[in-house]
Amino acid sequence: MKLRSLSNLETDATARRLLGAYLIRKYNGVDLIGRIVETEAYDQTDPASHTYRGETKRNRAMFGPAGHAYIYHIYGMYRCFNVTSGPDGFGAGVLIRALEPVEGIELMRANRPRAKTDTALTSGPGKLTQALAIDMDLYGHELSRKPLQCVLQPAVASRLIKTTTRIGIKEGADRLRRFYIKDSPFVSTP
DNA sequence: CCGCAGATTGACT
DNA sequence: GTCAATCTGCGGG
Repeated sequence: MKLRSLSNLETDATARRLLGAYLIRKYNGVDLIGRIVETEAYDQTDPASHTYRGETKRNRAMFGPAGHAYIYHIYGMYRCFNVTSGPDGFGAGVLIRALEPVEGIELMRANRPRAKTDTALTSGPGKLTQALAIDMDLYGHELSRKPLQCVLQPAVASRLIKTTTRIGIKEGADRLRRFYIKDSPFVSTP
């Protein structure tokens, strides 16, 4: 299944579909690979979304086609990474909240010197962008190519997916748009 | 284990 | 000027 096909799915379905996918970051000649274990859905119908009040310079990637990188600065020092979703013109994206480290762990540790354990390497949206060195220069990048690729895997069974409210928002806080793989030790919070 | 203060800056109102 | 889809270190239990 190709990443572009995400444009046919609703945002929640995309967020579920991205669970289990591999994120592959080529950095300094090394493949940093993580398996997506936690996601959140955001789209223009949702007051919690950056796209709720229309297109701006910051959010324009989410109004483009599916399968691109939407990256933004948060709290002055972190970045969050999203996979854009939905058809062209519809502002939607899926926040990648946590990964299971698969390959390149040594370099991830070097990228995240403050992480005390390997579970702290990628168990949060700001953590994983540090570990994989995802910066603003990748804004809008098409995720079917290097140096940052998202490779879908067979869909994770629904009974293995836990659905909850999202983290760190005020508006739309009651909506069940956070998804994670049950029993994964690498999620940000169970 | 838990709770909380502080860090730090781009983008929007 | 305000505030944010966060993380870390520190103090207490």
